[in-house]
Amino acid sequence: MRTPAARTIAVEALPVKPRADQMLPGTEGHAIKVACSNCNLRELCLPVALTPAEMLKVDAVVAGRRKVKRGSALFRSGEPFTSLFAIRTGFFKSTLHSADGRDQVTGFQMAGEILGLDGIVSDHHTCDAIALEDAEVCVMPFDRIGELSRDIGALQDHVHRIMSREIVREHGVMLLLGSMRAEERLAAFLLNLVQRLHARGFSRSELVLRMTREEIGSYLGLKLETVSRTFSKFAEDGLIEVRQRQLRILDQEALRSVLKQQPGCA
Amino acid sequence: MRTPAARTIAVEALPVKPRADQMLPGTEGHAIKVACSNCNLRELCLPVALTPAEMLKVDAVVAGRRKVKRGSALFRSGEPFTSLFAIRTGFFKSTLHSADGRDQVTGFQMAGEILGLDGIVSDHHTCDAIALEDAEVCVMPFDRIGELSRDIGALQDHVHRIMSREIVREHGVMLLLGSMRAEERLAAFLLNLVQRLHARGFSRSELVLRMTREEIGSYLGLKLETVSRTFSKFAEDGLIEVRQRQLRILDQEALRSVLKQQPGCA
DNA sequence: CGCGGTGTTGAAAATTGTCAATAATTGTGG
DNA sequence: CCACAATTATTGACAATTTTCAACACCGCG
Repeated sequence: MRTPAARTIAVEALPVKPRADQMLPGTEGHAIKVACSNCNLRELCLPVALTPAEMLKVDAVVAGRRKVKRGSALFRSGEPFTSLFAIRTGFFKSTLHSADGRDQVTGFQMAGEILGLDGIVSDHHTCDAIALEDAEVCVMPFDRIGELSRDIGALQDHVHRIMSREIVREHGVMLLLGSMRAEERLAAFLLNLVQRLHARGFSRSELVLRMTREEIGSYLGLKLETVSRTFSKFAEDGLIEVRQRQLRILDQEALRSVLKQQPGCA
Repeated sequence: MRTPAARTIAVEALPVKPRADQMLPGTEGHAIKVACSNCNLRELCLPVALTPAEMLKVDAVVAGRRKVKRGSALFRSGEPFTSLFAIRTGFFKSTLHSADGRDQVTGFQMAGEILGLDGIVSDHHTCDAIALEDAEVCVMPFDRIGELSRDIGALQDHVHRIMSREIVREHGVMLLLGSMRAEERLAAFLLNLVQRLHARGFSRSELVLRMTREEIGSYLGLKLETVSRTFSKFAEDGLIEVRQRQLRILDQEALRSVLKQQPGCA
C-alpha cells in the first residue's frame, strides 16, 4: 500500500534567483555570443581574476557551442579527445563500460561543470558523456587551453584546480562506495545534488531527478530496487517526499544524520 | 638515447627474494644527487622527450629529497599543499578520513608515482599519505612546476596527463567498488598490483603485500575477514599461494577469468 | 488508449558483515 | 637470545544487508 505521502509536489524546481539560461528543460534561448566574459556561469566555470585583456583571450578559447539532445552523447569512450566541454545548460551522466561488460555511472554533471578531463591522458575519451536532458556546452579545444595557460598564470592555476577538484570529488565517491550502506549512500547523494543545485540558484529542498533509479543505483553501487526501497523508506520516515522524479527534502537535518550514525554504536 | 630502463631492471630484479627486497635495484642508499636527468625512474616518472637544456631546467624543479619512515606520514589531510612528491623508493597508501569517522584507503602508490595531486584545488592536502615501508620521495614545489611548464610545453602536457591519469585510475576504482563482488575485487586488485610491479622490473607472479588485510579491505570496500577468506578461497582453488604477505600467482589466466564471469550466469 | 519504459513492493536467496576464538608473526625489552 | 605483548591473520557460526526474481502499478507518449 502506498502511504498517503504522495501529495502533489511543485511541478518544477524553480530557480530561486531566476537565471533564464539555467532553466532545465525547454530552454529555447539561442546563444547570443560565445564569450566567457559575459556568461552568467562565469563564477562557476571560470572563477578567477583576469584583466580585461586576458578575458578577451580567454573568450577565444571557446571555439563554439554544441547542443546535445536528451539521450544522445556528447562524446563516447574511444573517440579522439580534442576538447574539454563546459556545460551551459542541461544535465549529463558519465558512464564507464568495462571490457567484461560492466557499466558504471561515474558522475552526474550540471551547468558550470567540465566534461572530458578523462580524455587528456591518452588522447581518447574513456567514458561516455550522455545528456539526460537537452543540453548545450561550450567547446574548448584543449590545445588552445594549453597555449593560453602558458600566457595567463591564473588560467593555468584554474586548469590545475579543475583537475584536482575532480580527483577530490572521486575520492569522495570512493569513500561512499567503499564504506557506506545503502541509506547512507542515497542520503549523501541527495544532499550533494541539492547542494549543487542550490549553488546554481535552485531550491535547497526541491529537486527533479534527471536520472532513472537504475542510473542512481549504478552511480551508488546499488541495484535499482534498493534505490527505490530506500526512497520509500526515507519517505515513510518523513525525511523526503518523492513522487517519481519530483523530490522534496522535508528534513535535511535528519537526512544529514543518516550519515552520522557511524562508529562504535555497539 | 633512451635505454629501456624497465628491461634493465627486469634482468636485475628477477630473483624475487622474500622480505624487504621490493626495492628497485640501483637505488640502494645512493648519494644525494638530485636530478631527474640521471634518475633510473625517469621512464616512469617523466616519460617525455626533452632537450638537454630543458632537462637541466626540469632537474631544478626537484627541490630535494625526503625520507619517510615506515608508518609515518609524508603529508596529512589539512596540511598546506606546496609540493607534489614523486616516489623514488618505498610504498605508500593514501587514506581519507571523513567528518563522520569513516576511513577509506583511496590508493596504494609505488616508485615512479606521484603523490599530492589532491591538494592543488584547495591549497591543502585532503588525504594522508602514509609510508608502508621506508621510503624516499622527490619534493617538487608546485609553483616551480607551474612556472617551468609555461616554458616547456612537453612538461605542461605531462602534468596534465598525470592528473588525467589519476582521474582515469579512480574511475576504475569506482567501477570496482560499484559493480564487483568480493572475489572480483580482490582478483582485480592483485592483477593490478602485479602488473605495476612487473612494469618496475619485478616478477609477474610473486609479490610481497606491503599492506595489511584491513588496508586491502578498506581499499576494496570489504572487511578484513572477507579479504582473508577470499585469499583462502583463491588458494584452495589453486589460483594463488599465499603465506601471510608473501603471495604467488599460480594461475594468472584463472585469476583474470574471475573478472569475466559477469552476465547471465543463472 | 494501449504500450514500453520506469518505478514499487514482496519473498527468498546470496553475499558480506559481525562477533568470537585462536594462531601466527613481529616488535620490544629484559 | 628469549619471552612477552601487540599486531595481524585465519576461521567458524550467525546476523544483517543487499540482490534476485517476480508481479504489478504508474507515467508519458504516440
